[in-house]
Amino acid sequence: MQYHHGNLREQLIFCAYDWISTNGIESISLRKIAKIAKVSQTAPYRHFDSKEHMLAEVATLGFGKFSSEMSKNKTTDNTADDLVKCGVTYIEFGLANEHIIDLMFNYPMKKTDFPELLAAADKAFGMLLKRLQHLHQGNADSLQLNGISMLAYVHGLLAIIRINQRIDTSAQTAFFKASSTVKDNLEKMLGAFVKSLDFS
Amino acid sequence: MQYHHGNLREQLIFCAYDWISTNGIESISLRKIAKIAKVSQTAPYRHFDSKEHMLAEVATLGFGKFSSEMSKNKTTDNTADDLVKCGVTYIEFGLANEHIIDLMFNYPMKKTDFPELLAAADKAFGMLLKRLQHLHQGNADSLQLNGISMLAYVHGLLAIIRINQRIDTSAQTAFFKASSTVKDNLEKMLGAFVKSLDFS
DNA sequence: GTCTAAAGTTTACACTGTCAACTTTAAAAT
DNA sequence: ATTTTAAAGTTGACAGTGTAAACTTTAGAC
Repeated sequence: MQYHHGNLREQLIFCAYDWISTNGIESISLRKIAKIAKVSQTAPYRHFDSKEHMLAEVATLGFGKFSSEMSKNKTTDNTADDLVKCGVTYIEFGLANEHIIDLMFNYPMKKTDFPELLAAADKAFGMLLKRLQHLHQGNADSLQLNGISMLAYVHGLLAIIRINQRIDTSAQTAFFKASSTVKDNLEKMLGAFVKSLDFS
Repeated sequence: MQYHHGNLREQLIFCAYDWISTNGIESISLRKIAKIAKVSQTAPYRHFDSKEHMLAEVATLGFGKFSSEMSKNKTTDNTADDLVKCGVTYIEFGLANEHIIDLMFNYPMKKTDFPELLAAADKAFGMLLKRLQHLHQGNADSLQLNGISMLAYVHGLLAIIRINQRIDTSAQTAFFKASSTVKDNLEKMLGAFVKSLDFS
């Protein structure tokens, strides 16, 4: 009943983040989030131009958490291993935050319309690139290409693991049976992949 | 005005496919599709349990077209090359049918609830696996693993290319500038990847 | 020629994003 | 201290959505 909430904007973002984390993007609605924040259904429009603008902020928050998770991987003297660890972190974050990852990567937002989101995504990508750079002595083009390649592989592995999880319990391959196995296999696969990169 | 349309079910699927192809999944609604098919808004419910059930049929159709595109790649005596071509086909199909691919891979459908869809997806995956098998002499586990690996890489490349397309026109890397370059680069990257697979 | 079930229809409901118009209130201007 | 104003809330409305219920048409089985 009180006007002037104080920091409604942030609270809405957090509420939306929580909702999406536990319920997925499908079922979210501005009205529900507003109700959870104990505010009228159109109050969010004082802070966001549209639902999409609010979701962009949530996605930005997601990239923030992702980056901070990524930055826990200290760089060691084994640069190839560092890179593998980053890849594993990427996939583990994705598996632990499925709905947020959906929002971050699969929700059809024109990122150029949301500069903050774009910057947050770039920062996360940059952390992978930095690790690559340590391995790298060649020209800039091959670095870019290897960055794309690595990112694609990691991103794809996450997607395939998730698709497989959704599909099956009986005919599941050895790869997906135990979560410990998943991590072991991932490290092996990523390790081989990094070794195969050409830095000339 | 005529009752008993004849084959409304199929026509609805085709209408929905067309709509999604050109307008994306976001903007689709059962009512619009019904209107295009010149039928009342609830007529689709005589043929589908829900919107999701109809979309599952559309996705199944998508996997069908995908498989038929894939099967145009004849097997030659260069098995590694065959595999690369399949990968390129995958990515090219994805780039030419972005919205349908979204539906096929990113739309949150529990595929186990739609056996036909699951079968169609399995068939498409099987075509990659078959090519892999030609390269392969080791045990079944390593085949599975390499299949997942290859699929992940290809799927990831498609995703990253699309994300990059959405983001930028100015700071685009050399990789994404000309479409001819994209294909050249893809073949190189996939070739190197296939070579790096371990079939022991 | 009647019956029935499949395949249409209309009507209705709850929910959605978002607009317009109104109200409250903290702080700036006088 | 009082007035003004703009930010941040409110209510009410509208068109569009998925879908349930009840009704109607009609092709084919008996």
